[in-house]
Amino acid sequence: MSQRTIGKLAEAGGVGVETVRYYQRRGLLPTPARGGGPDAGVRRYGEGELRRLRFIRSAQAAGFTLEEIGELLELDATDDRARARELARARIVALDGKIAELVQAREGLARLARECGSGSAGPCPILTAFEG
Amino acid sequence: MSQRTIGKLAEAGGVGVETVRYYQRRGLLPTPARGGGPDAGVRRYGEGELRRLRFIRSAQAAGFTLEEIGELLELDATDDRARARELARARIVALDGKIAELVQAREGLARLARECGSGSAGPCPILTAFEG
DNA sequence: CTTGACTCCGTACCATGGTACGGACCGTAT
DNA sequence: ATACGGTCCGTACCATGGTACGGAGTCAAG
Repeated sequence: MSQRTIGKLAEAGGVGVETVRYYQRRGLLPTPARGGGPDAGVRRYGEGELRRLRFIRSAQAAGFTLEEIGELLELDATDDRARARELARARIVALDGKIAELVQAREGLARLARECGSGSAGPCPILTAFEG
Repeated sequence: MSQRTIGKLAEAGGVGVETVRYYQRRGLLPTPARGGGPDAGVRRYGEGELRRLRFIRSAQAAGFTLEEIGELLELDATDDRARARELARARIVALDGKIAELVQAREGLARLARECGSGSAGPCPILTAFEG
């Protein structure tokens, strides 16, 4: 039995209700049928939807776009391993580049904070912070 | 003497001409006066502008928004060290969080690529890739 | 059986960071 | 001197990922 309302689903997934609806419009989350009989009118969501929602957030954090996430969800349904590996590997490469970039940026900023310290002499190297 | 045209400046900075103009509209880059006399009509750009443009790109890579970059450029002009350090430190903290997140995402993807390998038995753990 | 919170749905709007278009003008090589 | 590419400028449009609004229906508690 599906038990959550959309509000509870959103809360459990750490997003807003409008975001859940947006994902439904994008086809990333299903829109379950409205309850029939005594429970008419309101849609209910279970564990499957929540796992899916959490996956979307994590995949986004990994740098996948919503469109790519849609493809990943498709692949999960069709069990297309080759394509899944391909996407994962490409993302790992991109991620490695991004991580290196951020680490380098971090160093530039650390240098800036250091050389721009209260007791420092020279000019505050803002413009040149990222040149080393 | 300023020698580059906008096209050369953009090329040297690794961006498109339209992007340079956009930065000018945002107030991140100056719009030099058009050349007078024999060189009338076209604006020329020198090393200062190129350094500024490169700074914008690097700061962007560090996760600063264009608005924050505008503030940094202001700080550079007014030599407001306290504020500059504050921004740099805040960004370092954000960067550390982001780097950790990406590293974790990378691990999830590596696991996915591994367990979804051609010779693997179980199901391709796409949906659960990020749950470890 | 009313009140207040929540759901449903369509449509509109938003922020960020650009990208494209089009017509006039400039400048260098042929 | 004329053609071809680059510049100038305003304005419009775009992609991504949401966020807001408004009116109607629903539901659980008091």
